[in-house]
Amino acid sequence: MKPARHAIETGRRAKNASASNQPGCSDCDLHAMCLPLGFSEHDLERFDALVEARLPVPRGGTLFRMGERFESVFALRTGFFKTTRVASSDQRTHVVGFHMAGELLGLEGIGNGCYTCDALALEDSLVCVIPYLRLEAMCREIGELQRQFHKIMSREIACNHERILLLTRARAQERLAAFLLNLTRRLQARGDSPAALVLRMTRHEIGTHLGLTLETVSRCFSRLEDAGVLQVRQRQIHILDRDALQGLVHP
Amino acid sequence: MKPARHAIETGRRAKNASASNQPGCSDCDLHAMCLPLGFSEHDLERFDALVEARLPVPRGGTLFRMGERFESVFALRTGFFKTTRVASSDQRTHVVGFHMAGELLGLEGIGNGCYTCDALALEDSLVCVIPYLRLEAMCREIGELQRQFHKIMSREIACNHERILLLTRARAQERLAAFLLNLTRRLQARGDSPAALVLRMTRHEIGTHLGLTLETVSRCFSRLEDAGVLQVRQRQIHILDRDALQGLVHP
DNA sequence: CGATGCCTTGAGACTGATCAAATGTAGTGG
DNA sequence: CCACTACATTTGATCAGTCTCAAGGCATCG
Repeated sequence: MKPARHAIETGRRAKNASASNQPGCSDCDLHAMCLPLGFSEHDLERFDALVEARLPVPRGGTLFRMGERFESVFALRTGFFKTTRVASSDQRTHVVGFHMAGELLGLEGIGNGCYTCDALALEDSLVCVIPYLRLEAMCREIGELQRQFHKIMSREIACNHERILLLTRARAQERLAAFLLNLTRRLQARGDSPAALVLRMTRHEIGTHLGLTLETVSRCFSRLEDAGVLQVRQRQIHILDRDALQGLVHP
Repeated sequence: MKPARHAIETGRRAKNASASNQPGCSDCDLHAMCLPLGFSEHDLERFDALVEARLPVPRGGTLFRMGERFESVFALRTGFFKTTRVASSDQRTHVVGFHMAGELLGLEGIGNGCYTCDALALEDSLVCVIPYLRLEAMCREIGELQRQFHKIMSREIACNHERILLLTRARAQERLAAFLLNLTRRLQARGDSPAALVLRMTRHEIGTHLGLTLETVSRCFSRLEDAGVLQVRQRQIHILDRDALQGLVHP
């Protein structure tokens, strides 16, 4: 088991990143969804001290890799990530999840002491490094933090159940519709338009995420465009008829 | 949101079940996988007091239902459960997971304050009811408990990732092979034979769990029997060639 | 012994995978 | 700025795996 190297190999310097010119949690507008939700000013300051570094990860850079020793969880401050795993059977890389600002990465590493997937930046990102041992200790001191941490882990489980349900029951078009709705819903919670989005990932990445081939994904996009539900121009997607899209998921 | 009623509606009496004649955690041989893993004698006693009831749930009984208010997590002491959800699209019930002794149920309820699936006993079971608020408080006092709780949540996430991977990449036969290997591995950890098992669930339940129809499940069983990998007699399964089964998952 | 639910097996339909080719886009270096 | 390359996307034709529908066999339980 190799030690975690964060994004160092990508040419970034983790330590420098924690320099004092970095803005802390108080300046971050992600309170509403991140770990320090509903904190008092005082607790926020304590939590702020817990964050080891604000680590920039360039597009294509790696945050952690499967098998590395687990030491920290990561809060995504800005940017966009994918987590991937190589399937033991076909040796192909599958996308486990896509992650955006305010979300926590690396939680699945706590159980076995090592990360079980790779985390790759799909655009230039800024990540808050939260050493797990310190987080654990602070959870014992700040009840709000403990509660919020448990909620986040629990929601992760519930979301995975949703995805499993989608994969076991839904046809290609329904999967893609649900994927787009999920994505826009999360983006909307961050202030983006619910009707327009720019995909950060390729058709192939969407495909492995949904259990489809890239050709099928492309065809579904085309079909939804023909039906007047979407406007598709490469990765620029406009949702013209959100109700229709929703209807594909709940017929 | 209705209040949780545990298995009361099935004709059981939750409160009686907590009578003093019930054996505590000290007598339970599931330490090795349950919450109080590696506890000192003293901590074990404290944790024991936290368990509100040892609740019997008869076969077919309900432990909790989707939408009920979340109040407790449940440790399965003996027996076998399935958790299910009704897919919003096709209105059909899908099996989210199967659960056996030593496993925790209800974790996905923490995030939103209500359970997000139904939990049904597939055989007569005994369940330890652990009120979440008290668990939270005790996690702040017993570091070992906190760590173990986080590990269990984290493993749940990692296991779900495994399943998602299986559903996105694998063909029917591979899914069934992986399912059987997973089941026997978990049973083996509890002292059962790795070569023989009695399925607690129907072909249809396996099917919805794996994203297949019951006919496909049945055909896969037959094919694996013809290939000399399994011996199948209704729900009695003998694994004749474990390597071959493993080979289907890692070709 | 009949009834019920569970399981097996077969035939045909359909979805999505695979293979193949053309087009589009971005990045590179002359 | 353009030619060139690598990669991403679209679209078509064919094929395989799984679903659906249907029928019959097999256990269990009253």
